[in-house]
Amino acid sequence: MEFNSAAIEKKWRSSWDKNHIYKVSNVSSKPKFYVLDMFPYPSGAGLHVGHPLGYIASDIFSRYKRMQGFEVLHPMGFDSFGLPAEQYAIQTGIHPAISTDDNMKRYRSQLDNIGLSFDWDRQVSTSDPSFYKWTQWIFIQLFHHWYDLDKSIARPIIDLENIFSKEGNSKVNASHSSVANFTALDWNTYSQKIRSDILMNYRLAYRKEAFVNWCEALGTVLANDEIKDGVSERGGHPVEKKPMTQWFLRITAYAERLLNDLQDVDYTESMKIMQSNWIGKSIGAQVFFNIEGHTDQLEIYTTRADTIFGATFMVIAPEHDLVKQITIEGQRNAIDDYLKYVGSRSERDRMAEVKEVSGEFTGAYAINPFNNQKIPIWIAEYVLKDYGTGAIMAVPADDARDHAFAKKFNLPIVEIIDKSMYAGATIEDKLGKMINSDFLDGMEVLAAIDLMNDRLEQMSIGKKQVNFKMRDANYSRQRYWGEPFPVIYSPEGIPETISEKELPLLLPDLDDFKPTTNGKAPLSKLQDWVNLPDGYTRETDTMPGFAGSSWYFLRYMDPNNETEFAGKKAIQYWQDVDLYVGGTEHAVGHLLYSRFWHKFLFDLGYTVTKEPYKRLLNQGMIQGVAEMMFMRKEKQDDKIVFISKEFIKDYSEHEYISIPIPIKIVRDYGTSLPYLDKSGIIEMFQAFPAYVGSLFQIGRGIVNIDSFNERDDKVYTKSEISKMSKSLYNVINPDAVVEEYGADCFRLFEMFLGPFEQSKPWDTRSIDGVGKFVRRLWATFFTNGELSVSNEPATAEELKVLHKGIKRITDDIERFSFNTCVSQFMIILNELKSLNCTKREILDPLVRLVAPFAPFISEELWELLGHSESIHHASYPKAIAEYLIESSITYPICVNGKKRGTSEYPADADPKALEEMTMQLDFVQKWLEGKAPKKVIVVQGKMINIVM
RNA sequence: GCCGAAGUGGCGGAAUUGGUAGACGCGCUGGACUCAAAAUCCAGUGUCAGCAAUGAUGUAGGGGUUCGAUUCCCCUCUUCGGUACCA
Repeated sequence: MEFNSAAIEKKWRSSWDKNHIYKVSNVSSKPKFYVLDMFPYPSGAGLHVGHPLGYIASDIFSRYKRMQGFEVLHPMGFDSFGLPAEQYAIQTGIHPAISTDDNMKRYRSQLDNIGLSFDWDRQVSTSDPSFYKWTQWIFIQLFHHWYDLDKSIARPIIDLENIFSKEGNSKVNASHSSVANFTALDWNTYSQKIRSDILMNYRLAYRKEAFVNWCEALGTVLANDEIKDGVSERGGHPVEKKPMTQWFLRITAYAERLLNDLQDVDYTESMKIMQSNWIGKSIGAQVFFNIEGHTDQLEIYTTRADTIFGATFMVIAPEHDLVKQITIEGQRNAIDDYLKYVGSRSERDRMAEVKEVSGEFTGAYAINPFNNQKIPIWIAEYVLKDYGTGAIMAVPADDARDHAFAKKFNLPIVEIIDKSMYAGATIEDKLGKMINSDFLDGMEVLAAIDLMNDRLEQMSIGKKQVNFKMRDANYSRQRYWGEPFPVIYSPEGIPETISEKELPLLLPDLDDFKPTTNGKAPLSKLQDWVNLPDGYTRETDTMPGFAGSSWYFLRYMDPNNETEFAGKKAIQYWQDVDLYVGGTEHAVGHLLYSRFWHKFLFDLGYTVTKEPYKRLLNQGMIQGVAEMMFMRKEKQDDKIVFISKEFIKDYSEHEYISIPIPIKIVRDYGTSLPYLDKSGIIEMFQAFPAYVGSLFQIGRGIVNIDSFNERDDKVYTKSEISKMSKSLYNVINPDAVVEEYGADCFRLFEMFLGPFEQSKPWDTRSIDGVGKFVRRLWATFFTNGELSVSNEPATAEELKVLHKGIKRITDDIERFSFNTCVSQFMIILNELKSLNCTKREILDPLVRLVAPFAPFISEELWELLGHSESIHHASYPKAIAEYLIESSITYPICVNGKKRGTSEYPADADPKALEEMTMQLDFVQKWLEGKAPKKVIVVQGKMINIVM
């Protein structure tokens, strides 16, 4: 029988589909196992060969676990709200709902093509009203809760109102925005509007005015992790800071738990470090300084209270509230000029000139509470409004940035730490002895910090404080294609959530998706929808991309539930995700948000585990080879003629090159840098007028093109390993590979490419080897075209090959080393081939061993072996220990790195002989003297006993 | 700058806990089959010397611990990823 992968795939795809073979039950006596993939955004470009890497790996693991007798939840869905569909709609007028629906269908068929064992009955998509109903519902819960720092739990906002009406807010230890103290009496006289404003400072979903990342081109606010290199991640548009009233989620309330609970989860160490850096906990103190001639105090934050005697100036952020009040008349113009300068700078400018120091003196002075010295107060860009208190005491002797500032503006530098006894200690190391510091003199830095913190509290001019780098998450987008907020505003401007019965609040239809010019969301155009009876109006912003993805993994547990986001029983059974597979690019964004939401729902009693994901694995990226061309210009007299502004980039001291742009060539996957003919090159480059008439360098050698005159401008090409992206013309569609080589081969090959967690370029040069393996596996079952599997009992040697293979492959699956699994399959097959083994006793378990990796061919072979049940419900083979033991082992003895002979030794030595290890020195000595040992005992490659 | 990961043949990569470095695959060389090609099969393949047996050398570079180091420690270099004035 000929091996025909296409026919086999077609046959089993429809059979599996018809029999719902991957349907998962919520009522099972089996132990559960939840394997989750990060669901994709269904982009117009479709899947490329990089996406399935993680899906195939998780699929192998799911199939493996299923065959081991677990009830395996392995679902897939779509993160279907988002900017690209909206951009596409603006360009084409096609409704995002329609284009995303098309894309999802395309993704689904591409995924099915690879033979992934998803339970499609559980598919979710975040833009589906039955899904976003619950995204809105969770938002309502967040709005109605506050975070009690004493009890470390989210509590209903009603509790807080009760506390306020009985004792005011001074005793409440809550995660909150800045708010003045008030008494119970005050509270009870406050109007509804004032109460609402106060409660806003405590809610976990709240509104505030803040400087946000505004992207004019996209007409929306972006989160920090949606910005790359000062421009928007999507589209690369410039981003500026702008004050706006926005919705926020108080993720900072959970900062401590998000940090601590990292201890309990199985993520890679680098992933944990990335998350803790992002959370950025620092322990320090806030200190109040009196300001000369003012009643207001200046509140600063420092981790180094010990350095106060070296504080020769203060710096506050340009946006700081005190700037206007304290600036003296003589400095007003200078300060205004500086503020104007700061305001004019985009994010990109700021990032480009980090090393440049700038600032201005306010003319005001703070008073050092310990020696009453006057300390000038400056404003400068390098102090950030949003971190700490937005103000610092500058210690130029012990802080690099303060030092640079002092140098530039000629401010005094007072040495306060003697590091002479610590060679090589840097400014950042908390090492040395205090000097010039009054009562701290002679103390070690760490002790001085402690003493100072205590002293500040005794004198009531400061207190210990913990700060986090992480900011609250901006939750508003001025876009159309997202979840509408379930929020309305009273005529007085008090926000209220709509009743849960009204959910889902459907996203209304719209014809024109363009953002408005006044910063309002597209939904504001729908006056009928916005305006409600009695002067009420609707919120017109929508939720950001991370809203739906923050909880989707819970919906898979019970996707069709209409009364709850997931039923209690379903959550009780599935609990949490046992294995989460996805890319590192979500290390801080999605993973932190979803951990936060999960913890919030845990506090409310809806989820049963502290953490959503037990184990997290990150796949490497599959990169593409991008063929780029760029132009090079010698730097002449600093006068550079730009071809086009965007294309030029400073490359080095001596030359400028244009930003490489992709060569548009349609080429088959797998071919390496093509040797193009001249006419092809000319055609390509003529697409870019700037490049006509230039010298080209193609691949390794310079190609002079006769028809081109050499000029000062030179065009080169190079191939670059980079992301697979539509804009680079290097996207490879898995469908094409499946069509040529078959799905099983594609799956095996993706795994064989290299270690799962490593990034690697797509290179099909070695795919033939895997293809050969698949054909050889098939051929093992046939002789002269006839199925021939013998029922004879297998020999010990054959069993040993099989069971050693089972052992190694099982171990490798557990540690996610799939590339070595594929190698092991090839080894087993080679060895069976050389033993000429075609016995059922060997081949039956072999097929089951291969099944998770190559589901189609193994299902077909399984049927040929006479089984009526699907192989994917068969049991996974177990290695039998007695076949794993070596009867003897050949082992060379090395002395001083020199091989001294090879011998065969019994492997059944008593492990107790390990005590004899100390004999080894003795042994080597004698060997060197020319006396050979009688016997050397080696177990598992370790020499454990020597008999002389 | 800071944090993290990595560096092994012509290439992708193995070596699970310190124990024969280069498994497995690609590529290459030779052979079988064929009129021929493809496919398939067999053999060889780190480098240097040698007809060969064999010897020397070898895991980015330098040093250390060890009977023994790709693996552990210190220094240097390179590449990739994350981050960006966080007080």
